[in-house]
Amino acid sequence: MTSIKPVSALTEHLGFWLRTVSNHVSHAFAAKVATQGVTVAEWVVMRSLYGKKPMAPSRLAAEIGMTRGAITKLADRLIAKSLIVRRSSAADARSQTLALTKRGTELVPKLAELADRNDAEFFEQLSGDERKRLERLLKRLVERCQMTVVPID
Amino acid sequence: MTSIKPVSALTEHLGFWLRTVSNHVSHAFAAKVATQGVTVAEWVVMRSLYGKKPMAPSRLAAEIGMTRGAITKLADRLIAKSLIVRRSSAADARSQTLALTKRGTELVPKLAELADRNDAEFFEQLSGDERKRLERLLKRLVERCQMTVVPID
DNA sequence: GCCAAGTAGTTTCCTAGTCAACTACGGAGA
DNA sequence: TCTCCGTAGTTGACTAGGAAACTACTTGGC
Repeated sequence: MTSIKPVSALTEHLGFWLRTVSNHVSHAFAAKVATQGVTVAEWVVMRSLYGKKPMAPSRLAAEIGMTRGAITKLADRLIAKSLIVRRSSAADARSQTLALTKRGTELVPKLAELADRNDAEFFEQLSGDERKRLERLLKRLVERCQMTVVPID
Repeated sequence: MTSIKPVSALTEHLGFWLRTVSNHVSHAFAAKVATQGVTVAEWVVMRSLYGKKPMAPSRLAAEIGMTRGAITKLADRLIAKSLIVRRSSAADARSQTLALTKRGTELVPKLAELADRNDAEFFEQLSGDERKRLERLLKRLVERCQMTVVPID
């Protein structure tokens, strides 16, 4: 018989609680943006393009921490929905730029509103003071652990 | 020309920072358990079976917040690695149980050790006091928002 | 005892990523 | 100028999960 050593429970790790909360918040947000026909990753891309000059897919990939392959497919989907356009560069035939369409540009504020509401929905369970503290702790971890890149999944 | 209204940045939401930290911690953990040939989801299943009586897949699904379909496939993978066994119930031909094999049982403490180390690696960036505070804030959110289920993805 | 409804698990189709191979282009050196 | 290397983007194979249809079995009502 194999002996059962006492090992730490899943719930003894801070990472567990972090993941629990993060997933709930993200799922709720995913459901909200889904009503506008977009995914969270698509929102991140759109927000990243908003109010900026047309941007190379590879730059976008680096900024939001996805592979170039993923950006190709994500861009295809957004183009299919007429939310962005892809243009190839005149100067360098290898490279392209992505930019929001009028429709895409108009959608961003609506999605931002949903993001605001989602955040409020969860974090208004905390006092203003607690929210500040949570933010400070999270940002401290980001800084000290050098978590540089925007999270998608 | 479509006007560019000022909208909130991605980084203005607490959910964003939560997701950033959570994803980094989870990815680092995924890399660690990958050295032992398992995924995070597989670890969660194995830990859930550890030190318990054989358990029905559907029960497991409920506990860890996955669909039954996902558990079927996950169990198939763990069986292929000889880490769990599937047995059909004598009493009810519809139902089965999953249980760790000897090898699976022996692997759990190793994985738990990796989980401990992963948590330490990140959260030792905070003081003991800060860790306590973070934990309290997260658990408060879990409670108030009724986040009942173990997170996987 | 039989049928209807419900339950357990599986399967299929779909989505959305990764990774790595591939194509096409540009640029620098012999 | 040609060649070789690096870079931009695409593609295909693969992974992991969800949703819902499907199969097989049980059970409760008549």
